[in-house]
Amino acid sequence: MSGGERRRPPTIHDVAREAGVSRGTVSRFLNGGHNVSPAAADAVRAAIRRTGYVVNRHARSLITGRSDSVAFLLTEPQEKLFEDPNFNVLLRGCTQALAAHDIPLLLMIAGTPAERRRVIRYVTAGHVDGVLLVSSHTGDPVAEHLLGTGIPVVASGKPIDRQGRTARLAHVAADDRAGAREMVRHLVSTGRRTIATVAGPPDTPGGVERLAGWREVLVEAGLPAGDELVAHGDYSRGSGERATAELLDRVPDLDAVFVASDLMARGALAALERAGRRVPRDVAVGGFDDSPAAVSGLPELTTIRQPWDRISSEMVRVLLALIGGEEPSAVVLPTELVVRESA
Amino acid sequence: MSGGERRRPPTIHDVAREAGVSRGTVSRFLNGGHNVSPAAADAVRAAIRRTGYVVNRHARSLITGRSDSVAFLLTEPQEKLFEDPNFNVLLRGCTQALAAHDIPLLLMIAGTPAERRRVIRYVTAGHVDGVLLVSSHTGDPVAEHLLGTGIPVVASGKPIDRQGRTARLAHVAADDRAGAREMVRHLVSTGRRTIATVAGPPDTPGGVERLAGWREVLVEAGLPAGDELVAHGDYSRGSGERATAELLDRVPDLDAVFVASDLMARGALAALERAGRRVPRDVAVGGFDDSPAAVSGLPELTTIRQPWDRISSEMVRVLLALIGGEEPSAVVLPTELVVRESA
DNA sequence: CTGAAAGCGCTTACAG
DNA sequence: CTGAAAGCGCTTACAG
Repeated sequence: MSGGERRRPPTIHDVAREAGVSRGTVSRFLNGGHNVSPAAADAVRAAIRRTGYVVNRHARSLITGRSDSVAFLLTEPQEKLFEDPNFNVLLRGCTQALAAHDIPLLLMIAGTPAERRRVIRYVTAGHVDGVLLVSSHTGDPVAEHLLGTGIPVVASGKPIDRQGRTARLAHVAADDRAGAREMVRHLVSTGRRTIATVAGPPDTPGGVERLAGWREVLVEAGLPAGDELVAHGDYSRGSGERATAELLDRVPDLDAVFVASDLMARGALAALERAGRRVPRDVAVGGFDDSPAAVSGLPELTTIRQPWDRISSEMVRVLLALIGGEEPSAVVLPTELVVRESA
Repeated sequence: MSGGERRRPPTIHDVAREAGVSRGTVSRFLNGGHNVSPAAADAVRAAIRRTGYVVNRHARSLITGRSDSVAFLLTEPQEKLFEDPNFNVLLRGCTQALAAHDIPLLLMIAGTPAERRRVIRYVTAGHVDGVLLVSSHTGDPVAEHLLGTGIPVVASGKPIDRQGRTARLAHVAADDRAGAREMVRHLVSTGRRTIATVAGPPDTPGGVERLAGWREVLVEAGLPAGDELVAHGDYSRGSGERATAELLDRVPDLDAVFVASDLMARGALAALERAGRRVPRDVAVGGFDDSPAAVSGLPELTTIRQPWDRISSEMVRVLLALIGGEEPSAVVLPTELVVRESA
């Protein structure tokens, strides 16, 4: 039982001989079965089973010009990947959605300039058929370069328009503004009156849209929505803690905080605890994402669920459509309020 | 500035014509430059720059039989990927170590039987040159199958020998036992006398070795090391909380807990807080991993650092050596005690 | 050190 | 519906 010798794998030629047909017929069978008689198809099927034939993707790609693979490209600084659980959920979802089409996912990281160059060279050389682009910040140099090459790209999150260049980028995103509105409405409906917010970075769609949703609802409700109620974080836990401490300083009588991500909300809880405020009794905290961080400690977070499963499957669907020649499209997915303990 | 038309990319033929040499010479230049005169090399270099030539990997692979790509294969149930930050660190490290060799990493998940079949078919078809295998549990059906095919495989973590089949699996691991010993010695040296442990699953190397290290040091120190001081978790946060509550029930006067992972240690801290024990004053808590979970809350964890950067780079090094025809090897890397607040 | 040639395994018009 | 043939872009003995 050595198993160590790897003999030459069967080729289409072996299958053709075994099935008593030509190689062209085998190939046609493999590529949809058009113009193959039922009898020939049966013979080929049996021959494939007997020989254990598996297509040589390199030979196929050489002639079709397609690679039948897709890149999952991360352009955030690397630490993000580890602090933000959303990346993981997206990565798993995309891997599995692609696997269903038998398309492997190539993970690429372009955090440094050297990595960026390498990735651009690789992608523009046609080594992948398309790119799933994950970066929340605008003005991404890789994104802009890729757009110029004509290679199919789908971004996660709505790209911020910068001189009109990223406007035609296909993307899939949750409805940030509607989600923020729903959370703030929830806070208002439970009697909160001084509702501050820890917003995300102003160069990210989440940073802009969730803040806008917060403001809209407060204005509609006739509640204060001034800038003293706004502090910014960078989606990290620590930044949520700092921003919340700042808010407590400025507005000691706040009775709720809408935090633009669950991870930052974890930091907000720490700041509130340190300040002796009980959650939710003294201060209600609403998060965003419904990431693992939402339930990684106590109290469990009331939050807005982003439909990550659907986001990843839609990204894959849109990318495959682009590769198939369709026009770029934008998909906006609804969010959902999840009420737990913190608000 | 349309950029959308993707013209036929330059081939080796274009480069040869441009450089005034034959295609064979260009190819030799590309593959190490042996038997290429300095003058010819210069001409080819210039021609490559002018034409923007990038090798067509499919054509190359078709003839070399290598794919110049590697799979990162996750055989844990998928949730693990998201709860355990170590996977992420490993994934990033491997991606970047491979990128330095211009080898793309294919992410594959084999959690369900259907996914397992797909992955095995893909890998054994020769679509990757080797596999980085990440699974902490023994008796992994994919691992056993892969071993039989002769494809190069490197595992992360020491595989538990099961009927001698996985013994010859190349692997890279931290020194679990030595790390556990160091942590328990630290607890003893700071005056702790009733030191319980939350161990990992007994079918994982970490579950076995860290428990053994705990016991060895206590026996050497003449301290209690009975089974009532041992509870098991599954590396998840919740399991650490449950196991610690169980320990507090059985041994109310314990003054330290060595927890076999940081994530479980976070759960342990929650259980201790709920029981009204202060950390580290009443009970010291030592973790393992030095993962992001170690500093994701308060108190920050005293823990054992696994050298993830080196683990990933060694995994890649060993895999490339295997692909190059060398024999399987095992690498054991030292750990390091990191003292923070919890012990 | 160099070129001409064979061939890797597949797909796709083309002619029947 | 089917087969024979060309050709995708590259590497590698081979002969010089």
